[in-house]
Amino acid sequence: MAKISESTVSRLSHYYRVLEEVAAEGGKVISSQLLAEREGITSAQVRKDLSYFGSFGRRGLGYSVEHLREQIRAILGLDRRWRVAIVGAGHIGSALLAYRGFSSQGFDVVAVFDADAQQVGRTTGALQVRHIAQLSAADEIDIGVIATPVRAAQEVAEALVAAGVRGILNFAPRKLRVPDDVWVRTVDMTTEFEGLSFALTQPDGPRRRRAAG
Amino acid sequence: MAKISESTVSRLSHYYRVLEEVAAEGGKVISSQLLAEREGITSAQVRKDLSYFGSFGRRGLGYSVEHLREQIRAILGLDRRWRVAIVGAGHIGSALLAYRGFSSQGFDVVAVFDADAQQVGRTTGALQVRHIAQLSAADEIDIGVIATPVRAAQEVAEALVAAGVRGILNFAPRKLRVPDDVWVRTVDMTTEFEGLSFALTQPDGPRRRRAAG
DNA sequence: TTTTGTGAACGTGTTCACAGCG
DNA sequence: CGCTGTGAACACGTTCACAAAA
Repeated sequence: MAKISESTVSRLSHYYRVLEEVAAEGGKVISSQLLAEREGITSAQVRKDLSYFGSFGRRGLGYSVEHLREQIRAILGLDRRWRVAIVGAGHIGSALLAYRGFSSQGFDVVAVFDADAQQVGRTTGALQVRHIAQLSAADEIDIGVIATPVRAAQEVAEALVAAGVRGILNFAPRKLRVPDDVWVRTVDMTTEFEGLSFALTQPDGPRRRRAAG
Repeated sequence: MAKISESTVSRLSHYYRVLEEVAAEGGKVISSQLLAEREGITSAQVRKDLSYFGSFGRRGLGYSVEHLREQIRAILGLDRRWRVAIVGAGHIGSALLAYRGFSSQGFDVVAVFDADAQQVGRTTGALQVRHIAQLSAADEIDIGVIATPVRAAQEVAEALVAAGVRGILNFAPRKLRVPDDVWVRTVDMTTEFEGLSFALTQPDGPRRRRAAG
């Protein structure tokens, strides 16, 4: 298959969510135009994104909501369950653990680790915090979440990789060095705040349609 | 000034962090090459990013760590303080509130709001949770953080805009409709997880350097 | 000689515009 | 006729490669 861009994958995820909503509202078919409007993009973008994976629509009619949803579900790999481990039992880790939305989408948090001995043994939700040194391939983790202080992030990434984890969601504001066969996505809130700071600092104000009269 | 891409701004934020680290390590000068290596990008990218804003280096020598740091600080608008309000006193809101890293970078959380009457009045950190209806222009909020359930997100965005907020950091997995002079950055963890799911689902595995022998 | 700053070349993602089908 | 699917055109971000400067 041709290389798929990260932005296409992100948009598929958005389409999937829109389709869930439309399905819940009872919609049976949807056009690329309508799907695009919900996301604030162009209909050509929607059709192009989908075209990388097949022809899911009917000309003159649009897409079956249910069928397209199933297709995207399969494309995104959501037709299976993923074993997730959270490393770092602090605030972000706890927030993720408490959020039940993930499990409904196929992401099961099956373990929580921490490097701090004081955290180990504590019970959070249905899980007991284990020491990071106990993480092993036997845990069969698919995706590791790094929710530790930044100074521990690289070390934790290496422990995850050693345990066979091939996907990492990183909340630490630091570039992680991992082997080429491991995927990392970073959620960097500091950078997001600074991006807003930059935008708000620009003299003219952001995206202002026309100069003030 | 020419339009600056979002990726350039993100990288500036990363450079800034690297410069802080290098400064803490006692480094006085740094080349674009070294800066690039820390971020896993090319030195040309570093120089190009900086060139949009001026000439901060010395040919043959590199950049003064201290000087470049100050410049980027000014570019990103971090030479002032930003008043931040968090809406949603749940897990993510609390996590952000507890994270002290933001205030050190100029982001002061000055108010916490919630729509749930049961939350109102509770004390979190040094702040008392107020009802979202109490949010007004008098709060002088620069940046609003939406950490509510997805169904409340659009309504909260409108309340923030009505109160004069021009920057929003959105943790709800939903496209927000806001006026053109309001900036929104969305942190969408569901999409990040699904991006990993997609990558791990690809038959050949991600970014594998060479086929297995 | 080293390293910056930058126009030009390149590559990738988005949009256009229309042929293809229902 | 309506809407999809897609090659071609376009826009934009990245990389190259080198002149300029210390």
